[in-house]
Amino acid sequence: MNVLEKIVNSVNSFSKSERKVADVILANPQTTIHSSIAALAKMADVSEPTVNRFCRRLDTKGFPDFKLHLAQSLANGTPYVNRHVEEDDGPEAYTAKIFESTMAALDAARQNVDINTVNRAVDVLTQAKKISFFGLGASASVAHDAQNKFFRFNVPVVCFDDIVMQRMSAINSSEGDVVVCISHTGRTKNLCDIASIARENDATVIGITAYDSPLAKECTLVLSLDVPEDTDMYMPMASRVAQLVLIDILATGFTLRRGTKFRENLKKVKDSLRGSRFEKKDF
Amino acid sequence: MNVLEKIVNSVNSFSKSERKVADVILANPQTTIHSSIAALAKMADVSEPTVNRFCRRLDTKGFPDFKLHLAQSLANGTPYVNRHVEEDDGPEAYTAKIFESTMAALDAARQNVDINTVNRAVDVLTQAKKISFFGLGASASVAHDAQNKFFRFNVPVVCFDDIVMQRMSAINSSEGDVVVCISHTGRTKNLCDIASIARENDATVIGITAYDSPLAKECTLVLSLDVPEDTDMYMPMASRVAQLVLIDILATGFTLRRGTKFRENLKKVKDSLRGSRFEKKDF
DNA sequence: GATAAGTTGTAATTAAATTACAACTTCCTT
DNA sequence: AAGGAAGTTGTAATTTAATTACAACTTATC
Repeated sequence: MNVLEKIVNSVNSFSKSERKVADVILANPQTTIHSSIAALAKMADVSEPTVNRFCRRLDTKGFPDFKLHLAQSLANGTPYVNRHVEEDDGPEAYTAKIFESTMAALDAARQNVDINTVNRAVDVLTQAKKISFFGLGASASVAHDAQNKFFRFNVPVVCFDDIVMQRMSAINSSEGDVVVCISHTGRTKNLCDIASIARENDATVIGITAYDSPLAKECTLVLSLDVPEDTDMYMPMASRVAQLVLIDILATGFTLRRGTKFRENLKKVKDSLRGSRFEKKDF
Repeated sequence: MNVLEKIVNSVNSFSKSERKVADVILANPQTTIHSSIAALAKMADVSEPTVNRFCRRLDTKGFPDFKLHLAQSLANGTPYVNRHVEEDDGPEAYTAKIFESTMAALDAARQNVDINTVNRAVDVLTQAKKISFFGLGASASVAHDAQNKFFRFNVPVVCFDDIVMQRMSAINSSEGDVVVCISHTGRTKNLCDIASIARENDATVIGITAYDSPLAKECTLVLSLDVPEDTDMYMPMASRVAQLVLIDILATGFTLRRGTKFRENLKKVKDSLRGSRFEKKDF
């Protein structure tokens, strides 16, 4: 609970002097956080230890700690809460909610992603003879994005969003090939089969999917994001955004691992795109 | 401006030791506000006065005042600062940075998106005879994603990531058709042409692109996100994530506008996907 | 290679907060 | 109503934290 609310709630349990302190703080909270204990004591017309005791009563370590808590209460920002879109939400409401829940999902993913596995995945990718990205439905666009990113690295990379092509590609894979299977739920039968086939053909299979899912069981390496499941139908697929960020992370790890010379090359690719663009005018 | 952002922004103007302080604070902001100047100095491996000078440089009265400001920043809900990936970053570092800068980009987008235009775009989309999504390169995956979303609504929707098909489709468009052109910079020549052709054929053109760009000038309606430009090459394309979220928002607005009966239909589509999945076991 | 500008740390100083304890109030018991 | 216990408050001492002044050192410049 917020310190300010706490003061209001426990106003009865305060002694006379403590109450004076509470009143002064509630009246000028902004001043309080910039005052010393002496100044506040004077304002409330009590002694310094009384102020100190007041702070302790509110479960803070002392006056400075109390000021910290107070400062946080005053900056009453509502962080990113996963609020669901309601039927009668207007444009402001649903726009805000979707941004916020996506950010909340990213925050959750950030806390849950296993750095060790990320590192091992980067290892595997840097040593790959060929990289394939497979996804179906919503995950197909993530796979496309991954292809686009890795293509710039001048590595053999393919991407299929079609079971038949995926299957053919999986059958033709061999040792040193890396197959990345993307699926939020990890329950898409076809993709599980493909992971299995790729493994049988000695490819390394990285799964960007839910931990403990059927797909996860078929993979060599599982990158799980643990984004809360998309419960209602308005809720957009925040999981997919988390997957994209994960791809960014893998790509970044890849570039870093490849060293300086490699990055110079990458710059050339970026520059080459310029020809297809209108020049930016600098005034 | 928020103290955390301020630290990141003025990182260049810091001296070597001050930078050490900045790094420690950014790495453990929550710990910092509960530490004494001595503890923080030790963590950063600098002297206490250095920490004090660091605080003053950020226009605070001293260390305790700095902690107060920091506490407020943390409470404000934006601990997500846009830090760039450095060459010698380890997996923890770049993973955290990429998540954070993506979240920072979303936060910026959320604040800049024009709700009015969103609302009008939803209007236009709900009344569309046919919806086309066009994107090239990195934006192609966003277009794919959009197609996937709108396809579920049982509306005529197409998506092309190839200039020839895009051009043909644009030429064949007519009044009542909506063309959504996606491009971060808005400077891709081919896409500008296509927007122009579509407009000449009486289609409504929605641009998800930079405000004031050549592409924006060809559009009926411009949805600008104003995500900070991807300055260095490690920096992943956070803009693309913002575009995806915007698509989610349009799709959500679309569903809400269509009413209850329509959403029942949507549920059927979701259910139909179940057949292709492994059942989830509930213990 | 000398000098000036800027940076950093040590030690001294000052300020702030906390503790210990004594005085006082309040309320209950006899 | 007097005495005493529990609780409250303030003074002064102590401890802790933060700041300042200055000296040593580093870095850039001519």
